[in-house]
Amino acid sequence: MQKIKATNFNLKHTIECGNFFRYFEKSNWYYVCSADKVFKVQQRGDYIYFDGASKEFISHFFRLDEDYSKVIAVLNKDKALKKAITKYFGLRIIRQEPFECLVSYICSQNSNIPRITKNLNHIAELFGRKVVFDGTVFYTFPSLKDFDDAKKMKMCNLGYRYGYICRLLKDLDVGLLYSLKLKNYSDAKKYLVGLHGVGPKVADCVLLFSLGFDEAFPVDVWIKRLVESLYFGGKKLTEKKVHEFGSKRFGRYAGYANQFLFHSGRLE
DNA sequence: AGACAGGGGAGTG
DNA sequence: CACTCCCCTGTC
Repeated sequence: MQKIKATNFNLKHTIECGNFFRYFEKSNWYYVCSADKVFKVQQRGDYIYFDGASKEFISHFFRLDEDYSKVIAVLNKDKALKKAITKYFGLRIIRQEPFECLVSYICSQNSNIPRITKNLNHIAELFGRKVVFDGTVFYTFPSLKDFDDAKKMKMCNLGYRYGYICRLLKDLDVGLLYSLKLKNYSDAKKYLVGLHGVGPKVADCVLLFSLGFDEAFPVDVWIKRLVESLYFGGKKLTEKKVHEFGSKRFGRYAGYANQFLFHSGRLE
């Protein structure tokens, strides 16, 4: 087992904030599956203890390498956010693997967290690699080339998202997906929205959670309701207006603002 | 039992 | 833009 210093960090908020799906808790540990990795992690004070992954990976995954206080200093200027931040201080946006993240958020539409998790675990069991870790069986998330017979996915109860995922497996260029990191926000988003089954919300999620675009502001029904009630006195807005508002008001940290709002709203 | 909504998006008009 | 429908699951 190894440990790493993690100040201004809250593991529980970070893992459970609803944007990451493949984990579970067992005897004070979080067991985490992300792409081809399986590891466990727990927090004690200002340290994270972990096993199954390298120190570099853990630091990168949980974004321990970034200046969190700077983000908070900016967002604290907003009254509603300040309240959410006191409650969920230490929440960070995990750096997910882009392909798994894309599949996850295509599956997420018109669904809910328990079902999404079930879908993803099912896909992993069918196409991923079996790993025994700490005496427990896990399945890694498959990469694109591992989907030998996509029809097997019918078993995963994806509903109408099944068709989207099958199309994705045919159309997607993973190299191109990874290279979106190097493009600017609007070009990267344009590419993602061009994929069948990917709209503005899913695109923003992928950009924010896996491609390093902190300015992305995913607008789902929750964020829409929250923005309408907190900033517009309950007036109804279109998704587009909500997105414009978030981008303008929170700028390069819109993604973090989004997560604090979402997390505080979801648990109220 | 049966209706209904649940972290969207495609396809129309 | 606004509207309907898409599949499936859990909930009331």
